Formats: sequence, structure tokens, C-alpha cells
Amino acid sequence: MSLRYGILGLLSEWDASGYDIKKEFDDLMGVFWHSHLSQIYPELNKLEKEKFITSQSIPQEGKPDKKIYSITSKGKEVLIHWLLTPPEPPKIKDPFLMQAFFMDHIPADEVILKLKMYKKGREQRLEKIKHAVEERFMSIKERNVMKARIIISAAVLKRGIQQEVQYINWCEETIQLVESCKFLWDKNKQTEFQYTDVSDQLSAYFFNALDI
Amino acid sequence: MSLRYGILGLLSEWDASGYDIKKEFDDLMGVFWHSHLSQIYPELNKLEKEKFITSQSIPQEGKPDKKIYSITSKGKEVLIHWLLTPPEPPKIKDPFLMQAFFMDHIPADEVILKLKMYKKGREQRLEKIKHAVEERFMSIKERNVMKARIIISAAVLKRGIQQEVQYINWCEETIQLVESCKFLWDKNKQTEFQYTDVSDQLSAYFFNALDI
DNA sequence: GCTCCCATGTAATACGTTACATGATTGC
DNA sequence: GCAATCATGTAACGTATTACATGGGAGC
Repeated sequence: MSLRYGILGLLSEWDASGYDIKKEFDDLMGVFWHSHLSQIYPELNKLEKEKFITSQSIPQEGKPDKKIYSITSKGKEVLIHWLLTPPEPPKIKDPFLMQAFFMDHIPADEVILKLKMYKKGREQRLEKIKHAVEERFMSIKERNVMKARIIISAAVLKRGIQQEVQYINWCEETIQLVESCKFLWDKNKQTEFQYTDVSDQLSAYFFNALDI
Repeated sequence: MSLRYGILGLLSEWDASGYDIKKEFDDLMGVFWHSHLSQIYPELNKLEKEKFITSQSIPQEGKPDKKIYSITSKGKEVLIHWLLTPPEPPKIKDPFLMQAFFMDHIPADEVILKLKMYKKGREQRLEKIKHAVEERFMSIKERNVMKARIIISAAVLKRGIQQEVQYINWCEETIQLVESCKFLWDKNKQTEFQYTDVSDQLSAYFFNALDI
């Protein structure tokens, strides 16, 4: 139920087409939401029927008309109303962590490989976000203006970057942990290890993170 | 498509009923997945039809029969196959960050209030997770055994705790940022502020997080 | 020649959530 | 008395993803 408000929020800043909106979702807004064109187009039609947005068609050569949407005052009202209501609780779904949780079933080297590959993916994502954020702030610095909009969006983008950085750090730490505990995966002597056999590695790993 | 593997993974550790599985999802596995009973029960039936799990009904008084599921060797095979395939990319949806991104539309005091309320929710969640993790590790320490299973699940749970801690920190920092930049939300003199008017606050906020 | 970008959308399917249905037991 | 826990499930609805449909222009 939040997609529509993401669209309204975006249109509260600038007029845009469905295609433009999708690019924003892939780009900066990607740190907190994602969506497909086949979901955005129907949602835009609904929002227009409900009079929260209006559109004007701009004819183009060789392409379908470009439909530029603008937010209405009614649309701004519902946006602000939504901003003041408590957010839906986050619905955590992290397929990689789910796999990781059960990786005692695959060899330690495979575990390390998977962690390294996943880390790489996260690093690429981080670079992409950093690049987008830098571009945004360059143009803001040039225009030499400052608004609440800029501060609050910067805060959200910082959170996105932080998340990536910390996921990458976790991958690194966990690679080291698994490397130092490889023997536990060894099928031949898997039977009886004691807690104290790895308590040093465990406490190093958890140091400064938990207090168990 | 990952729910089924979460169920299989869980059943690779111990036999369980749908109700038990739901509790695990709410509890420890909650750091990376969540699901409803009305989704778990049909999935269990599907998995049984596909011969990945088997069940035995245990009659009870005053309650419906308890159906205890066990994983089959075929089920273990598909679990391991899944563990070796690349995970689906995470589908980020964070309704609170989406709201935050557009909070220049509501008064600064409301923004601070929302951040404080959200922070509180995260703190409660953190306490719940910490509690569950501590319980788990107590019983492991008592039994004085160590397996790959324990190490790898600990790593995932650490990630869950980290995430909460860092979200809470971000809330705090952002509350301070908004407090020190309140004047930007002031509707009367919203017109013309310069980048340099807040560059100190911004660089303090971004210090050690970004290098822009 | 092939892929990517632009630009719109529909249809079919898959996945997820809320509401409905039943009912005994335990604790506040 | 009321809510929570145990225990199973179905039905209706909502959201999200993939596949299908069209087609010109740019760059390799």
C-alpha cells in the first residue's frame, strides 16, 4: 500500500512520467523501495481516477505519447496524511541470510565462496548508490541552495549507504569466522566438539556486537 | 519461492508442526524472514505431495490432531541444491524510510516525533531478538557441544542484532540532525537558505559514513 | 545483426495478508 | 469475562513478478 505514496511523494517534487518514476525507484529511491513498470503504470491510472494526480500527453515521434503526471492538491493532502500515520512494520525477507542460516549443510569452502560472491554483489550496489548520491549532491552544491528536502533525503540515503557498508563488513567478519572454524564442517570428525573449542573465535567475532 | 526452503531447513534440524514452524519464524528466523500460518499450512501440504516431507498425526484432546512433519532424503537434496544456487536479490521495502524521505512536507517537530517513535519500536524488537539469542546460547553452553550449525546460525543472528542496533543509531543521529536544522522547515523563511548555512551540520552528520 | 534505451500498457501467474471457521485450556 | 496459547485449515482479496505485445532510434 506504500507504492502509491512513493509515487505521490516523487510527484510532489517534480512532474514525471511512469518511465521517469521507474528510474527514480531504481536509482535513489532504490535504497528503500523497488517496483516494476507493470505495477507503476496501473497504479498511475488508479491515482488519476481518484483525482490525486493529473496527466498531460506529450506527442512524440516514433514513440508512444509521453504521459507527464502532476500531483493535485487532493493528492498532496493524502500524501501528508500518510506521512503522519504510523508506517507499516517492515517485512523482512532476506533470501541470502536465510541460505546462510542453513549453510552448515554445505562444505565450508562453499560457504566461504558464497559469502565472497554475495559480498561482491553488495559492493557493486554500494558503488552504484554512492555514485548516484554524489551526483545529486554535486548539483545541489552548485546551485548553492538548502532546503529541508535536501537534509531529510540525505539522511535516508546515508542510511542506505550505511546498510551496504555494514553488510559488507559482516560478510568479511563471517568469512574469517568460518575460516577459523572450518574443522567443524569436517564430516569425518564432526561428532564431538566442545563449546570451549571455539569460544575464543566466538568471543572475538561477537566482541563489541553482543554481550552474551 | 524461499519460504519452502526455510521450512525444509528448519525440518532438517528437528521435526515440527506448522504451528511450531510459525513460532520459529516469529522468533529466531524473524531476523531474515516472516510468514503467516495461512501460508505455512498450504506450503506444508504442497511439500508433502511433492514427497519432500512426511507427516504423522498425533491425536490430542480438545485440539485438532497435531501434524508433525519430517524431512525426507529427497527433501534434503532439494534443500542442499537450493543452498548452492545464488540467492534471489533482496527486495528492499522499507515503509518507514519511504516516509522519512518525504518528511520535508510535515513540521520538524512531527519528524522528530516520528523518528523517536520508530526508534522505540526498533529498540523493542532488538530486546526481543537479544532475549531469544541469549536463551539459545545458554542452552548450547550448558550442553557444551559445538557444531557448524551453531556457528553459522550465530553469525546470522549477529547480523540481525547489528541491523537493529545500527537502525537505532541512525534514528538518534537523524533526530539530532533535524533538531539542528529545524529552521529549514520554518514555512515563513523557507525561501532562501544557502548550502553553507548547514554545511557544518551536514559534514558532522556524514562524518565517517560517506566521503563526499 | 544485436542489444540497450525510450515509452506505453495488458494478462497470467505467483506470492502474501486478512478475514473467516472451530474450539478447548490457561492465566489475568 | 477477556485475552492469549494451542492447533488446524479455507476463502477472498491485494500485491508483485514474469511474460506478452509494439516499435522506433542509437550505438557496437
